[in-house]
Amino acid sequence: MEAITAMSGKYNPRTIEEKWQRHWEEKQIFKVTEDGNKKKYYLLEMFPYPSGKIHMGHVRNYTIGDVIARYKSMKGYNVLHPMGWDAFGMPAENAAIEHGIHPEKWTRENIANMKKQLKRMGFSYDWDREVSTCEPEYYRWEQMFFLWMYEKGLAYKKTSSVNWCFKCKTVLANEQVEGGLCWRCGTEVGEKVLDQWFFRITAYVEELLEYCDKLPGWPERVMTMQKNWIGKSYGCEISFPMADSDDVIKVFTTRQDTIFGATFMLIAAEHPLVMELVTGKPIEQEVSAFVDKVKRQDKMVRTSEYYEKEGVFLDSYCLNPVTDQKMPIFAANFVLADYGTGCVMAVPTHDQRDFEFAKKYDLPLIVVIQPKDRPLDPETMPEAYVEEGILVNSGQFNGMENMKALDSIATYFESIGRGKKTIQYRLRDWGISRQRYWGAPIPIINCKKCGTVPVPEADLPVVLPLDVVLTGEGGSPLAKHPSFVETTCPSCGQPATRETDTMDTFVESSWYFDRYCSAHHTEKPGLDKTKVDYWMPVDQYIGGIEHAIMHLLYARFYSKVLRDFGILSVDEPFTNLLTQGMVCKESMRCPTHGYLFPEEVEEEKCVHCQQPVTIGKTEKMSKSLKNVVDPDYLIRKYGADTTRLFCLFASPPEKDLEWSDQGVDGAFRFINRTWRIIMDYRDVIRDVKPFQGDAELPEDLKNLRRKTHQTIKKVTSDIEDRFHFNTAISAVMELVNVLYQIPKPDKENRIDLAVVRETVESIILLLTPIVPHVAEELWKNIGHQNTLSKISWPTYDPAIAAEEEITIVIQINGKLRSRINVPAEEEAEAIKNLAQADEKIVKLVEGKQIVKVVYVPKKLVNIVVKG
RNA sequence: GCCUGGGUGGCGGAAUUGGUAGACGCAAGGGACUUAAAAUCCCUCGGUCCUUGAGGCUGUGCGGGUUCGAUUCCCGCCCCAGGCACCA
Repeated sequence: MEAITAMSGKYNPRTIEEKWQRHWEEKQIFKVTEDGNKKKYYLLEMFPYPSGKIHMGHVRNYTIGDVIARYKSMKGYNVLHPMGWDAFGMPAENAAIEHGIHPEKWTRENIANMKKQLKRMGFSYDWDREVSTCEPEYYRWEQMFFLWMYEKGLAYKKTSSVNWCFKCKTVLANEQVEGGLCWRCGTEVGEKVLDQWFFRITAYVEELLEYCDKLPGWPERVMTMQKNWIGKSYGCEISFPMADSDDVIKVFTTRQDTIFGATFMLIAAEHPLVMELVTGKPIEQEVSAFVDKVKRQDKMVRTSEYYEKEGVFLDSYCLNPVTDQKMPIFAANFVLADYGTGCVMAVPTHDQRDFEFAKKYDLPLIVVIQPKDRPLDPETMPEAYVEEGILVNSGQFNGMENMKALDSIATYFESIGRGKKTIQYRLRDWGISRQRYWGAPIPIINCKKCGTVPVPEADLPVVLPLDVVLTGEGGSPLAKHPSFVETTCPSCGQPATRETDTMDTFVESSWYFDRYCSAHHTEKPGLDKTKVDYWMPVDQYIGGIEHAIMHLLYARFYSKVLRDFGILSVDEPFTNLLTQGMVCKESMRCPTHGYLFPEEVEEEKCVHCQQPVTIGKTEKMSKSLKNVVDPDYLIRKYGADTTRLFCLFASPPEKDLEWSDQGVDGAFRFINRTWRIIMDYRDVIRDVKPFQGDAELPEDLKNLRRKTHQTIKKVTSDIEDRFHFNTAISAVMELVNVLYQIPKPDKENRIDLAVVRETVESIILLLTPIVPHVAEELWKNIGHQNTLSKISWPTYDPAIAAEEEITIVIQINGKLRSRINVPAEEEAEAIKNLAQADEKIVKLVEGKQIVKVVYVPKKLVNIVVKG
């Protein structure tokens, strides 16, 4: 095989790639163990859901990770780079329902195929640490953690609602609700209240928030999103006395400055207080019908700005605690029961939703905030005034700026005993119950006598039974599996039933990175502390921006829980985070055949009917739009190195990547171009050592040498400081271009060839993390015996990289007018004088007054003139 | 709707801390090589105007502002994307 390559001299990616992949695997190059003598580096990419095939999003994510892993390894770190499978989840169940394949079989086959694809990409994983979350060896520990959380009150049960399809008699995920209708049967979706399990993430809310400012390695925007998601607000809990009893209605508000303008009270329709207030009254029927109607509405829709605000009067009144005015109480569709107290004071003049509601039901308006520039008239105002202003009609607070009065008003409520300052969070506890089959069973037994009883640790794992039939109808499949459900109570020994809910798959992805550190540990607690302490925390985590909030917040929470169990020693799991953008492509659509795959289009015509196709806008690659590119096809046509190179070159990691077929050709061409010039030099530089010392060189070789050192500098900082592989690659492209420019030195000119050798070796080493297969092959071809994987990253000499002459731009009033070349170390005064003496500048400045001369070191001179 | 980002040539992108806008690549055009084509190698390439020059003007979604100087900072607007608690 080598003979063929050598003879034809042609770049043959397939042969080279398969050869080196075999080599890496046989020599176990990427296997790692804990080594106290080396600095560890834990590089983690978000593990994939085994959907069947890897897609370009995976290829991009894992290529970015692989470059960093290989780079750090060349820098001398002991690099842990694992891979596994987020193997539980809904698509497996959907496949079972639609195609009759068992989720386990489907998942295993998908894993096998995707693993093959990942290996073919040449990623440097330590496959010995592979983890698959659907295996009992994995989820048994998760079940144990659940029991420990239950014991500490961190896992608890409460009622909450789910999307419910009355026809299929099953719970639907948000994704399975399309425009308020069930995606399978098309009937209207409603809500159903169930007893469900929750993790008390709110117990850690302050720490989760606090650490948002202690993670400098995370992108600012992710931290901002998490902070906003947690949503800490300082407000006030105010008690509104009922008009005709001693009861009070408590509301939470951050707008206590508007209290004097509160003219009515709103309660979430599904709040239990609603029916309490109307029981026995003539309007009970009417209210009950309204509540049922609201419960059937989608929460997102009914709280949206444009949705009709609706309510029903509850024939009850409370009193405004500062004005003692009677406030009618309504149940409303746009108030949510699970935020705050589920009751809100309505201030129609300064809240748009309340304003619309007041207009519809003819309720009073009192202006309490006046803008500085115009008076507000409650009779004529067309909408609520929500800006800042001066308080009016507000008793002793009149004349204060509303934002500045917030604290005084809260203090006043505390002093009169009708309220208190409170802290409110938007974050809610994490609902982990799923009425689904393909997930980790919750290890709980329900006993008629003893109630909720945890499964004893010794009985773990509660194994998910495999003999089930999935239909997509009639609720949880586990509930219909008698031998799973029927058990005995561990407490009293009487017949009892198992919990049939399974856990949210976000639970598995909240600790898989801990498991990788000791992937096959069979002793309690499933994690080998010495190993976990060596590797954790993850030094660099890489994944899609779409996980910026939920997955990352859950994983942070779970880590803190495990820390408090004494299993982990870190406060935060991920020191540095890189969130990559999505892979996008334009979609193509045929009027008859709908969306088309790229291979169904030839010369902008549909291959089925020859009609011209419509080119749609560029969107995230997805199966439904069929705007996907199959990585297998790319590997077959161009090889893994080209695929990797293109993904990195097309855009920086944090930005979306727009797919372009021509760009792939360009990447392939660059590898070929590099291959050709190095192979062309191979024989003459084979036994030459890279240039060293300070022998005087001819101009073009001196330039080549400078460019080489500049390139090492640029590529190193592009990778090290900001993971901008696109600019790193373009720097290497420039170096290759310069190498093409110089006349080929004579065979006997060993000094000039030594410079070429230094350049060639640098090119290969700089490209190693990016296109590792072709780099290995070229390295070998220029006469090296050792595999590249163990070679150090190249270093540069700042003295050689330094330019001797620099270009100074000359501007007049900020406009580019001329440029001059000066020695790099020229004095500022001398440069300013040279600039003003420049022929073109003299002409342009003539007859004008020079106001000042700005000099930006090593960049430009700006002459400011008047007249 | 709310939260968070983004918008630069025909296209992907570059400009790292307010200092030469368009690096590098793609596409396009031209040349060399070839019987020819492909491949390869070399050159040109934001728009516009004229007096064709080492030329002028203009140009980073739109409208303002700050500054000697703004793709970069500030204010307002438009458009696109991600997330919104059961897709992962």
